[in-house]
Amino acid sequence: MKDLTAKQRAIFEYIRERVENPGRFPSYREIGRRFQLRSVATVAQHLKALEEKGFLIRDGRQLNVPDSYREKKGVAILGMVQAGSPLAAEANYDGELRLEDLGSETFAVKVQGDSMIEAGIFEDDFVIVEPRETANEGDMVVAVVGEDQSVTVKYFHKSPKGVELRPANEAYEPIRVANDPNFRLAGRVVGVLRKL
Amino acid sequence: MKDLTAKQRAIFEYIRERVENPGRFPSYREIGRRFQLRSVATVAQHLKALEEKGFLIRDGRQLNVPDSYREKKGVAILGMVQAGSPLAAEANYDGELRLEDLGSETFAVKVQGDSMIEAGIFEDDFVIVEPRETANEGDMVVAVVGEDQSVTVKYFHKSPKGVELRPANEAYEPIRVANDPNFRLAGRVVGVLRKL
DNA sequence: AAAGTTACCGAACACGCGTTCGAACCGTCA
DNA sequence: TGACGGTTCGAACGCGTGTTCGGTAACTTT
Repeated sequence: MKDLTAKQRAIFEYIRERVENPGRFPSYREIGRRFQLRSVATVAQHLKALEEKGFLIRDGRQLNVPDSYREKKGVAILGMVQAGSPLAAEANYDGELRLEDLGSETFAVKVQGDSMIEAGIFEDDFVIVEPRETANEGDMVVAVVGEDQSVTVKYFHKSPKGVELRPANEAYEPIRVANDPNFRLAGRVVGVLRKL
Repeated sequence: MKDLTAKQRAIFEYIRERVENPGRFPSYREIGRRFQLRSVATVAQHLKALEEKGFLIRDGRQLNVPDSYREKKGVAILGMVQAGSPLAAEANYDGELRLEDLGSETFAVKVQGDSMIEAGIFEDDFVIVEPRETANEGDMVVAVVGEDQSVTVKYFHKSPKGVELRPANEAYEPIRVANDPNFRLAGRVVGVLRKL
């Protein structure tokens, strides 16, 4: 963020704030009121300068703040490095965690039992599931099985005898679903979330 | 959602869609165009009906869709029940997972190493951290230690000799930070997220 | 048969919007 | 000294906005 005059910077900051909350670009007259400018032409001039310097872009008829200047939402990911504090500097900014990156169909299931404990999934964890009717060998899936239509999280494996759902816990046996008319894949597990 | 005529329902659905995306209330004339209404008075009439029936509310001069009719964002949590499919019915809707519920200061750190493996935290998992300078006995924390300011995830314990950071892995020794001038708590771990 | 509801129309209104023009003032740089 | 850029002004424009009025028509309820 360079090459801006003090006034232009102030106006840009105001706009950025207003675009995030309540979510729309302020009108020329609103901006004018905020900075005691009696003429909309003055505002227009400032906005033109901001546009020319790349701090605003025009989508058709509508001015907007470019994504690169938008405030970040979600949770920042700071790389875990061996030396130096990753917490002080923004230099370690390493992306962002967003649930919105997931498809809108995605859902979460709270885990009961310990059948996937060796995969690091414990009781009361949430598994994040992307709906799918098929799976690849070795995928972790959520499936509906049995007469009571119960739902389980398991590893998906194909075998000559049919589909096998393997737990990640030696204390449990794999489930073979060769002849289960109720068997249905609910989706593929794409993430695990644990709240502490 | 009752007491609406077919036309009113259609218009309301259109409005709800437009409010979510691109994020603003459509103009009377836009609504008119969508439904081939040549007079804005017709639109005004429908909107007045929707307002009277409580499907729209007025914030000052601006019409809005009440929160109760807004579409849910984030990831739906479906309860994991033993019988019955929780995936078919919305009856099992059990809340929502949102990263936005976390404070704006919250950040995430990607885990390196296996020192917390017995707590179900593996390499490349993300721990979600709420910044804090203090912790309670037994909390899982992110701390900065040692001359190289390295960052670790550990359990926090107080002892007569000072603070002890315990790993969840028998292969590692606890770290005692009685006389470490570099020791600093970065925050408390409030969640774990694993992307598969 | 009268009253009410739902649905639509055209027209007009006052207002806020973004845009543009001409004009001014004050610095700095050449 | 003159040119230039930043900053401000007032005025006007054409357009889209929400609101309102008066009127028509089909259908249901009373």
